[in-house]
Amino acid sequence: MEQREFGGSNMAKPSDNLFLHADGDAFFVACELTKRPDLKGKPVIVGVDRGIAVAMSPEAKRLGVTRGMPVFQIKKLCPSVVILPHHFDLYRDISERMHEILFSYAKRVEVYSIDECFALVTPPEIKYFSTPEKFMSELKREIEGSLGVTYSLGLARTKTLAKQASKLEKPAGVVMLLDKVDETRALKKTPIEDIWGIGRQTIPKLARLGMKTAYDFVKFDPSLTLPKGEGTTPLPLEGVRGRSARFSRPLFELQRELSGESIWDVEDNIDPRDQKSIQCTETFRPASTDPKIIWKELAKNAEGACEEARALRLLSNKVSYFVKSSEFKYRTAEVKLPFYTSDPGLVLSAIEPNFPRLLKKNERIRSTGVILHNLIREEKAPRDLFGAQDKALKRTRVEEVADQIREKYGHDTIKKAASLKKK
DNA sequence: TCTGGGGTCCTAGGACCC
DNA sequence: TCTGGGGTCCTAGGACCC
Repeated sequence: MEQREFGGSNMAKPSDNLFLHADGDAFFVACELTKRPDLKGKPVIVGVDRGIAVAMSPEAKRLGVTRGMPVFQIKKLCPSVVILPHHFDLYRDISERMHEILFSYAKRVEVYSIDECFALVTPPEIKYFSTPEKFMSELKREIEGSLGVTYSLGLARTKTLAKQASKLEKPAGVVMLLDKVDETRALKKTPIEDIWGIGRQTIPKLARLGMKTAYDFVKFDPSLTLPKGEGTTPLPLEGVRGRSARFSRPLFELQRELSGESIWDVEDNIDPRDQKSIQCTETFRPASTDPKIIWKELAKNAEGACEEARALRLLSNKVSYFVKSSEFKYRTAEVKLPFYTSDPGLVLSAIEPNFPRLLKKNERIRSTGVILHNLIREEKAPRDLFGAQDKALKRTRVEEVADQIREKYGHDTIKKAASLKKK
């Protein structure tokens, strides 16, 4: 039935590396169900009351629940749905056991998120199981047998194709794209909005150019929008009235990845100390117009972000912060420090002078956040002539001691004054 | 009474320098 | 009257991801 239009030369050769993608099915819910088998087959979501659904069982999905849907709305939509609070430690634990399993099948594994991994699968690794089919079925069997949750697996010639493959037969599917025919069939089955890296803003633009599926996207001639070898030069596009459009670099690379040309590698060796920013944000209820309450929340954010930074022994010299109104409008500001620190007191005193500018009279604020940027490792902090850096470092030491006390005697023993009493 | 929290990368445009 | 081009660094904001 299937016409092999491209012939054998387009097959993945046994000498080629392949990319594996593993995607946990309704991961948070699946983890919860390992503790609550009685809820299997029922519509279940994970999410806090008055919050949003962060994960849902297939049964809940079938009833129309989507990711990010507010819980109050879900209750209205299907009163029978079971709402479970989250247990991140449990998810992390199962996730780590998954990594261990993967590491026993492949040397290079990228932990992409708590419920997703990539791996580079080399010919010898495949050969050990004789064929890709055996490799995958053995892996699947081991995951499900020892974790009690299911993953959807994809195997293909590029990272992006593997990612798309794992999506095709969710849940618990195994999809291998080993030649052009498989790839083409998969691309034709994938609507443009399901492509990894194409989001809200880009979908309508591509649709206007006549693209409906990933196949259309791959076949779209980039020379219509790009001079050779250039990913960024804008050129006018037909159909986009009076404006120039373009393929950005990621879009350009995405197209090549989907066409079977491997560009993106498995990124293993990531070190949490290479993190570029740390943020801490929280929604509070009820929303408030009171600057004191809002400041108190911001202070908590600063403490949270700084605590995380200290845990990683990282310092920052650029801090941004924001308030978010009940209309979901953000107001942000940023301050550059003359030294590197992870001390919430120093961070807060830098924020304080400009903080009132973020507030508008009678505007209700529902959440605040603090983000530390320009992170460097503590041991690399530059020393400056006037000792500002040394002073900042000393304060950090004090905070570290406080962290140890918190760890020993509980989190609430020590808190910054600002977040306790209203300023 | 309505909608979380934590990240990354890219690009445009301005400042500054030669 | 008209007057260059290139490089680098930084920032703001957009877009995307889980």
